[in-house]
This record gives sequence, structure tokens and C-alpha cells, in this order.
Amino acid sequence: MAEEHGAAGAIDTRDLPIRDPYPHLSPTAQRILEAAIRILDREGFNALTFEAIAAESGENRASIRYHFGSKAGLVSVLVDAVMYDGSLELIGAVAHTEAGEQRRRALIEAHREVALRVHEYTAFYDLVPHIVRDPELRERFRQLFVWYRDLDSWALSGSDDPAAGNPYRQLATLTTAMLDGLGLQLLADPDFDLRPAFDLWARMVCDYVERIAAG
Amino acid sequence: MAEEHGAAGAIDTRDLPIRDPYPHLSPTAQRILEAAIRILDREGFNALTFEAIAAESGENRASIRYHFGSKAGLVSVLVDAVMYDGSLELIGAVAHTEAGEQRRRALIEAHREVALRVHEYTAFYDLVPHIVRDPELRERFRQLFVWYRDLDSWALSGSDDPAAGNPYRQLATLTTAMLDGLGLQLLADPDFDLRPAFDLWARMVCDYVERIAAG
DNA sequence: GTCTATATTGGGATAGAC
DNA sequence: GTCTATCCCAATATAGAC
Repeated sequence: MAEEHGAAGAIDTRDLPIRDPYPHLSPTAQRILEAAIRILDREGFNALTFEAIAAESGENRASIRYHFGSKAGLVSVLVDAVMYDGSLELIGAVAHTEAGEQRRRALIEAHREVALRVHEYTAFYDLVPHIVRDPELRERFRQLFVWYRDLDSWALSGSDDPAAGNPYRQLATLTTAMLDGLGLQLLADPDFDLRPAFDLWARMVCDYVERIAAG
Repeated sequence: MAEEHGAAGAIDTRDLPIRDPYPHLSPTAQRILEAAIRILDREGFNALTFEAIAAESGENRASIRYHFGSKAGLVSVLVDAVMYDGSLELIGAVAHTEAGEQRRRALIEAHREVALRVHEYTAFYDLVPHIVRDPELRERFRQLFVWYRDLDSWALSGSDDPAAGNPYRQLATLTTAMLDGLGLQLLADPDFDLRPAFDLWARMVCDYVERIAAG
């Protein structure tokens, strides 16, 4: 009675516009990248200097340039790592669910979990100004949104057929926007309880999906 | 048959957690501030140096420090100016509308207009990382969100009584989040057409409001 | 591959002339 | 109130020793 995993895997990591940077890095480079992410979370983009990264990682200043070429090279990999982490969680939650109501619930629950963790949004919003002004990074950013809308509409449709997601495309756009926007309100006030708002959204989505399904 | 303006003005600029910085500035300081905003829009926060502002405004480097005390002082006023501009437009759209359907429509139309102009979101998202890390700025940011939720729920309720907005508070949170999130998607892709998504949102809001009103 | 030392740039702050 | 000159510092980049 369970769906075949192959079918449910119609959307997986291979469709992601970004890839996991870690497997392509030497152990030293991985340590540097991890240190850079910690600094970005804690102190923001402006604190992301070779000096600070060297201290945090235990590596030498010059070693950072050796492994990543330049500041821009490091930032590019950093952006991939942050984006990839966020996407991976969503894929993991829905990729192997059965078609139908179960998948829709899994998607909404995964969204809720992500939304409630402000910590990841700090690094994300720190990177946005730089992503938007770098043509290459912005293109990856754009593709990531496309991917999010694809995944969301696919999961909302509850069908394994990607084309079935089309009626849900605008709803997916709204859901993605909602999550980013709620993250911003959480940044403004870490004590703000966004669960009631999220619950309302989940109800509105379910109502809408039922109406679509009913014709 | 029209409501009194005094009553419709239950929410106005006096309730804003930030004030218009311009009236308190000398003509020179105003020119400097305008130049700073242009640079922020065009080149981002990192390009916002005394050097660049002096060149853009035609004023002298030292004059900037004289008028704003320090870089942080300038940024603080800059944040107020950007936030105030966004808020003013929304107030203008709904403050003098009649209670009921007209006000709800005015609110939604005002939101649509703001959402479609990516240009203002660039400066906003450039400032976010700095706002979030400065306790004073973040507090004003938090209060601004509270104000947005108040205004939105008040306008959605269609009543002049502020308390009538309570059932719409979560919906207001979602609307605010939606707009910020759509702005982000527009930053990622200026050609992305978010009107269909916005139309869907307007419909979902109307449906919800009708259901609440019906009891 | 790794590190030291140094070059170069550009930021904000300060003091004081006008 | 406005501007000039200068100081200090921190950042990335470079060259070359090991």
C-alpha cells in the first residue's frame, strides 16, 4: 500500500540549484567554512574577516585565502552551505512520504519547524544584501525560490505527478513568502509567538486545498 | 453618511513608533540624508561611507559628522527615514476611509502597490542586519511590526473600534509577513510577476474576513 | 601546503583654522 | 557652521620563506 520511493522521489537533491559544498572541500577548508558560519550567526557579515575566521577555526589567515581564493570565493561557498542546509531539511521531510494528505501534513510540519528557529534566519538575512548585489549569487537565489515553489506545490497537490502541482503554484509562492516574512518578525522580536499565526496559515492552506480538490 | 474623520483617525502618525526625521534636520542635513538614501538604494550599506555621501550630496565629509555626530547617528536617522516612508503610505491610504468594505479594499490595494515596488525593499533588506544587531534599532523595528499588525487588523475589521481588530490579529501578522516575503522574492528576481500570488492572497483574506463576520 | 611579513587601501575620528 | 589636514586602525591582498 505504500508508494514506491522512486516515485515519491520525483523531487530530490538532484533538482536543487545548489549543491552541498562540503564533499568538495578538504578537511581544513571544511573547518574554515564551519567557523565562518558560526561567526556569521553570532556576529554578522561585517565580523566575517580573515582575522576572525582564523581565530575561530584555529587555522592561519593565509590558509583561508589559499583554500578559497578570496573573500568573495569564501562567501560564495558560504551562501551555498547556508542555502543547502535549509533546503535539505525540507526535502528530508517530504521526499519519502506517501502521496496525499500525509505529504501535505509533512510539508506543513516541516515549515513550522523551520519557522520557529530564528537562529537560521539571522545568517540568511545577513547574506541577503550581498546575494542580491552579486549577479551569480542572485541567480542561484532566484533558482532556489523556483525550487521552493516547485517542491511546495508538488507536496501540496499530494500527487506524484509534478504537473498536478500547477494549481498550487501561487499558494506555494505565498507559503514561501510567509515563512521568510515570519522569520523577519521573529528577528525583530525573538519572544514573539508566531505559532498562532502559523496555525491560521495551516488552516487557510488546508481550506484552499480542499476547495481546489473539490473542483 | 460618511464617518467623521476624527473617528477614522483612530490610527494615525502619532501612534507610529518612529517619527519623520526631516522636520528636525537643517537643510544641509536633509541633503546629506537624501544622498545617503540614494547610495543605500544603489550600492548597499557597505558603500555608505562618509566619502561616498560627501560626493553624492556635494557637502563636505566633516559636515556629515557635524550634523549627525557619528556614523551610527546617521544610520539611526536613516533607519527612521526608511521606515517612516513605508508606513506613511499605508496610513495615507486607510486613515480617512469609511468603516467597512471600503477600508478593507483600500488596505489591500495599498499593500499591493507597496509590494510591486521592489526598489524600496532593497534599502530595507540592506538595513535589516544592522537593525537586528543594534538593541535600540531593533526595539524600534519590533514596535514597527506591532504597529503594522495593529493598523492591519484595525483596517481588516472594518470597524472604528480598535478592539474589533482582535480576531484579525493573526491574519494581520500573516499579511505583514507575506508582503516582506514577496519583496524578497522580487529582489531575487525583479521580473517575477507576483500579482497572481497577491491576488490569491487578497481572495483568501476576503474569504476569511467574511467567515469571521458571519460568526 | 602552510605561514610570516609587508603592502595597500580605505574606513572613521580628531583638532584646529577660517 | 564649515572645511582641511592628519591620525589611527583594520581589512584584504601579495610575495616569498619554509
